[in-house]
Amino acid sequence: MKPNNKHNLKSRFILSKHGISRTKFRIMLLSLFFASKKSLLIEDILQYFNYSINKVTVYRSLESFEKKGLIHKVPDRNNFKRYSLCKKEESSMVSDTHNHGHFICYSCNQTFCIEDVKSPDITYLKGFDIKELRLILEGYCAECAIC
Amino acid sequence: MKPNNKHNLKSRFILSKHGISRTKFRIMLLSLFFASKKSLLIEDILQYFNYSINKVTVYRSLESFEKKGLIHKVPDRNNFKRYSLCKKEESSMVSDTHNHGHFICYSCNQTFCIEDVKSPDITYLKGFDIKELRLILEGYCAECAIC
DNA sequence: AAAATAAACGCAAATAAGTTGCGTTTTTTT
DNA sequence: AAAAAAACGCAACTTATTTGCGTTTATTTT
Repeated sequence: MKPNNKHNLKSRFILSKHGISRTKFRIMLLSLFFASKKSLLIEDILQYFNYSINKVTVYRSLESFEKKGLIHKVPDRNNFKRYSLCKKEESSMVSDTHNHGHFICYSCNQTFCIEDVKSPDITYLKGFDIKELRLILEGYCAECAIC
Repeated sequence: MKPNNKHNLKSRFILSKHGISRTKFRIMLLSLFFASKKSLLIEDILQYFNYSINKVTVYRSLESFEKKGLIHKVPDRNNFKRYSLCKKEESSMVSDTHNHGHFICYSCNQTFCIEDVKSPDITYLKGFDIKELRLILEGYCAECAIC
């Protein structure tokens, strides 16, 4: 799905709200995330913009979005960094503890956020101070599982 | 803890069992994993061997160990690849579904395997075919939490 | 145990991902 | 509209990982 005007307006609004400059590129990039449910690789993004945008710019934009809690970095099974829109646009990454999970579809790369994942209740983790939890599920999403 | 003779013998046995050549280096490397509960970075390993071993060799050995299910690759929060001994020496990676978790201590890097992690029971994952689960917990282990 | 075969090693070089510095352009603030 | 701040693009750099290939070491076969 291509970004439409609604995505564009939303992006402008969100960028302002988070104090990120509304450059043409950043608006389009955030719109792309809104339009696509997929998690994106740097490469996907470069391709989408027909390599007309410098990759440094992409890296810096993603970094900025991530710092403001708009997107998440999700390493996939090949340890590639995928970037995925946060379901709830988070206030900021300031909070110390992240309990975030993601499902990535092998086939279509659609990525689903899983909020508030609980740590498994393991005896030998008693006394542990768990600061961060990352859960990554991979497989086939409902649609792709049928095929 | 430094590898001792017991680790050495165990390594030799395990390597044979999995059809991996028992070279001096591979025996020492696997022994290192047995002696250390920490997960190791490539850099840790190079350092341990005083950079006397070629890093390509390290990469290839780890790859081989991983293929045979002796160790796991655990990406930490900086997306660095850490290698961690499997708790149960697994028969092989042939099995299609991995449900593996790890806890990595921020402070001492000790790494704990968490076996058979269950997928959270999320409604919108109904119909999903989950093939792979990775859970990474980070924080302070019981010992380091006290300090 | 020696010869043949296969696996592992080391070196050099290639590829790829991500980062940094800096001068220029665009956006935001005043 | 001017000044300040943020974002951009380019070139170059660093770091991680991979590949090819000739040599060495381990394993299998005779």
